[in-house]
Amino acid sequence: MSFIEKARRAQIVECAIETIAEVGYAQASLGQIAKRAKISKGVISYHFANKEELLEQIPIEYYMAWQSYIAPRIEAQKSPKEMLRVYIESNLTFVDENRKHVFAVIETVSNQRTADGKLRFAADHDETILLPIENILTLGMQEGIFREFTRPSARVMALTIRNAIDGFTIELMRKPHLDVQEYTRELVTIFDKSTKK
Amino acid sequence: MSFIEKARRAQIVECAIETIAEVGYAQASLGQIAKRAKISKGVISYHFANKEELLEQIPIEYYMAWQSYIAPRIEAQKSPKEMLRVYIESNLTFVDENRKHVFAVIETVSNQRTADGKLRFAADHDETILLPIENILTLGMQEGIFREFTRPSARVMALTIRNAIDGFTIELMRKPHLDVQEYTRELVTIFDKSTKK
DNA sequence: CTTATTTTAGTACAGTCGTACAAAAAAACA
DNA sequence: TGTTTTTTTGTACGACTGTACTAAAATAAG
Repeated sequence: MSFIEKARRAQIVECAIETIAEVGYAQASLGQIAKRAKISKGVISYHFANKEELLEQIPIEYYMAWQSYIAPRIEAQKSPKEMLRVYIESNLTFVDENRKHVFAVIETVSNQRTADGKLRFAADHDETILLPIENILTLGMQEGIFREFTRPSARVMALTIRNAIDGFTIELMRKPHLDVQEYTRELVTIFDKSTKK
Repeated sequence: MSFIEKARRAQIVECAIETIAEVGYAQASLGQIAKRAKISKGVISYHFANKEELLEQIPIEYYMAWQSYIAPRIEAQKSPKEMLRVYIESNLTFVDENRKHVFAVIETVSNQRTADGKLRFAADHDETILLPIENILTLGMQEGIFREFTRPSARVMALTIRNAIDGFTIELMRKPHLDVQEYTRELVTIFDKSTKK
């Protein structure tokens, strides 16, 4: 892949993100995206096989950036309690610093569907996103720091934590001047208390 | 409004719900909805001013049914702790018994936009949905049963509870055989612990 | 039964969509 | 430099959208 190819693809994906963040997934047409990038629609077709391939890049790019931001911060912690705190804190910070992108990911993941109408990214969600949280919970339980979790109840806990983070994103779009620090502190408190023995 | 008018509108709204639940908001065209109802597109135009008015009915209908289901159950409780438990329990039961409708509401509320691209139902969400939870929290704090909440931290708590319920809905669509009872029990535990002193 | 009203089906239309494609422009290479 | 390859533009096309509208059908009223 040439330099120009990479740069163009990056630019187009960036404009797709901005477009989705602004007008929503349903209204984000190739025409809209091209206009924002100040290029012809044909350029998008030239660099991407189709619209689907373009929109796929948004979650893919995001997951990579997300992982390389979150993972080392968690690994730097010793106790599961601290891991959970850092997981929440670093997620909210990451969201705060990548507002448009994260919002575009949520829009894409919850809207993009395959030809038969099923949600495209529904399956990936579990293993990629939920597993790390479940691992922290299991670890904390084994060390006797967290309360007892069955496999299903750890899953509910993980889902609830994840929903809280995604919900924060949507709230942040609605209220851009939200006090992120305060929100973070409160979420840490909530899930600290709810995992305690 | 005549009898036929009411029946037709109800039928069309019902088919709109089913269509959205099945193929998603973006793909739910009037043609699709009409086909499902086995009527001509023209009938929809006759009974509804436009597509927007039709899709509005989905959240409106839902909020009314939701309120008349939830409110009396909460009012029947004495302590805030019980109120919170019943709020969670009755919400999950309501979702479980109205899967398609609730999912269609989430799709509609998080996708329907005004002409200028802004989310249509973003504003309503707060007052209608969040306030009852905030009231329970405030009550519990005043009675000394719950821990201290500032106004913003009570709001985060309310949002987190609400996100947990909405997230449960989406999980239920992904995994229709989910153990609802177990999920409910775990959510009650989580928020019981996290509101305790 | 006749007439008026409500409701339905079917079609037409203007607009937007994603994609395909030909020609022009730019860049890379010799 | 001239030649080839890569990239961009602009347009055209078929498919699909929501809405408008006409004529037919069904129902209600007199």
